[in-house]
Amino acid sequence: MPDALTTSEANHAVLVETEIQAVNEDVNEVHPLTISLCTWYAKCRRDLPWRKTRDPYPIWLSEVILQQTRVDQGLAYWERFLEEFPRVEDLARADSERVMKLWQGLGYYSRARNVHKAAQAVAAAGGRFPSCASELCDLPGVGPYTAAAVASICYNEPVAAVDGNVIRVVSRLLDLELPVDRAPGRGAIEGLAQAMVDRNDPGTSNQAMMELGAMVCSPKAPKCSDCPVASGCLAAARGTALERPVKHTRTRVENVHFTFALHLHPSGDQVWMERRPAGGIWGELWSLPFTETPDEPQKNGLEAKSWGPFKHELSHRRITASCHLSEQGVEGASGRWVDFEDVGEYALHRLMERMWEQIGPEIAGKR
DNA sequence: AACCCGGGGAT
DNA sequence: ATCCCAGGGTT
Repeated sequence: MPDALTTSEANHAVLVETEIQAVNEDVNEVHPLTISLCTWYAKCRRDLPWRKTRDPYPIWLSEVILQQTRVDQGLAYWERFLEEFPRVEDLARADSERVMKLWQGLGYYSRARNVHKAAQAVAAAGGRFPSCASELCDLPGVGPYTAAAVASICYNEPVAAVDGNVIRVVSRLLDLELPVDRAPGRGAIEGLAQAMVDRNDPGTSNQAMMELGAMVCSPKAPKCSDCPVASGCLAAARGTALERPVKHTRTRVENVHFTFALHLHPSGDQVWMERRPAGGIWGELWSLPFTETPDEPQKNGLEAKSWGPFKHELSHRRITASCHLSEQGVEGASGRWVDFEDVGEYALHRLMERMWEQIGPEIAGKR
């Protein structure tokens, strides 16, 4: 560290000082960085449909859909859900299979099950959502982030909504060297995030932080020259933005092989499908039955037909799949015979969709 | 605290 | 090829 602070570092010290005073003395004081941030947000924010309402139902639905999911991918799902279920009561009494089908392709399918359960809880309470963040947290699938987002946007509750974007923004503002996925680092992030909440309009300042992370303070190519809070950013001053946030956990990818079995009904126009158990991979989605094998299974040469390999990448697994026509009997209460032309009506995982795209026409054409 | 859960786009 | 996303639940 140089003896003299750079201008940006001096600025930063002043801003942190201001933040402490704001908390201790005047709850109506707005953090200077927040003022710059919200001015930028008012001008540059994306025109997203869930920003046109403060009704907790569509807001909550958007927040859950957008967990670990990009706007471009989630937007169409949000629209389809609201078109089919305009009110939370409509979602509550929907058929579970239909909810899963609407969620198909979005991933993290426990979100769909929890969305359904939470809607039923809200409907049972007269259609009113819990009215503060701590009570929102009691809903299935609603954690600290989603509760804070809904409470700040819908109820003006001054609580920071700290998601991946905010973690990145704040870790750069502070040039935080502590890992953000450990308690001390996380605490430092929460501290500044909470201090930057505009108590007069917490929903706006929260969304401005997230918008900044999404549009300017991006992971790989941050646009510091366009950033409204660059003057208060230590990482920008030191040129360490690309090194933030520091993370302790490393995602390790495991190679696995899934062997799928294609059982054909003697009638010649049905296939055996199974519903995946909740909790595991692709929980409650429909699939051809499969087993996980450590390596590529050796072909025995006796099989009538096989397909693949299909490659499927998940965040933590690299799946190589093959599908084999099976002559063995089927077992298990979780399955049923499905007409070839009805397979597409079921909620399928992505790999199943892609396999069926190849297998379906081939076996249907052989009849 | 560690681990699990999908999918896809940006780089 | 790598990273990581508008996280939450379970153990």
